[in-house]
Amino acid sequence: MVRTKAQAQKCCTTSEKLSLPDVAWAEDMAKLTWALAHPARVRIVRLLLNRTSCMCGEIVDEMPLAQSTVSQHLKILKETGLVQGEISGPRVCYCINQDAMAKLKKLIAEL
Amino acid sequence: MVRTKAQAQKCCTTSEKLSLPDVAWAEDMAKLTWALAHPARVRIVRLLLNRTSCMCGEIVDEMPLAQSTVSQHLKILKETGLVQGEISGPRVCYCINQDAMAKLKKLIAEL
DNA sequence: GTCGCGTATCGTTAATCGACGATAAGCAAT
DNA sequence: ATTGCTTATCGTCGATTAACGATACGCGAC
Repeated sequence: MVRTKAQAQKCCTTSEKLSLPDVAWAEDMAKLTWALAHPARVRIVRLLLNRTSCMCGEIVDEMPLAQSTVSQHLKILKETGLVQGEISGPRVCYCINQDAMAKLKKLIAEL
Repeated sequence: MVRTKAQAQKCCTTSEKLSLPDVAWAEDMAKLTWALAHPARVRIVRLLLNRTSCMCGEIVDEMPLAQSTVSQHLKILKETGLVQGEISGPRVCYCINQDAMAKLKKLIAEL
């Protein structure tokens, strides 16, 4: 069923252009917000922000989740760029990618 | 396998308290960000923000999705509180819940 | 009342997520 | 090279998501 698009008759008289924001922009935003769309990931990010620099697998100790699960969440956070991991000896130090954080905050703030 | 928690030996000498943020807070944040964790929902919110007040099913026309799918996304946005819908005659006018928006922005900004 | 329009819900399907245990991989120290 | 510790990956499973068409619901107009 194809709607005619003329029948609009807006309920509110504002008629600004319905300029659809870039699809790419929406996907960008969605990817970043999705990174935070799980309590465990929020807690991880919060944890990393609390420490000035990086940290290792203490995250696992602080979370009621299996090590493999935490690792998966960290992977997601890395993929979205919010978090970086540096190998230091046998351990891995994670830290927030401030640039990505800034980008996220900017995107949200400018909503 | 229980990790001993004493073996820490932090890679970075910062040792601020690992005060775990409220679980409730994390869930709050996750719920709000999750609402935006899909390109379609981001676009809908953007659309609603562009118009000063509310709007109806023109959303469907602007999206490459079936009416029922859009309706589902709107339902999600309503459930998270980001969007409100008022019935006006046979149509429904949606508008951004500015309070929820403000809360989201605040949460992100204070990250 | 009935019709038409706009929206919501239902039922289904395929895909993805989140969790876990088990196992592999990487590195330091012995 | 082997051991021990830390982290990543694999494979699996149940739950959830996202999408759709079909259908039901609500309301105004006739």
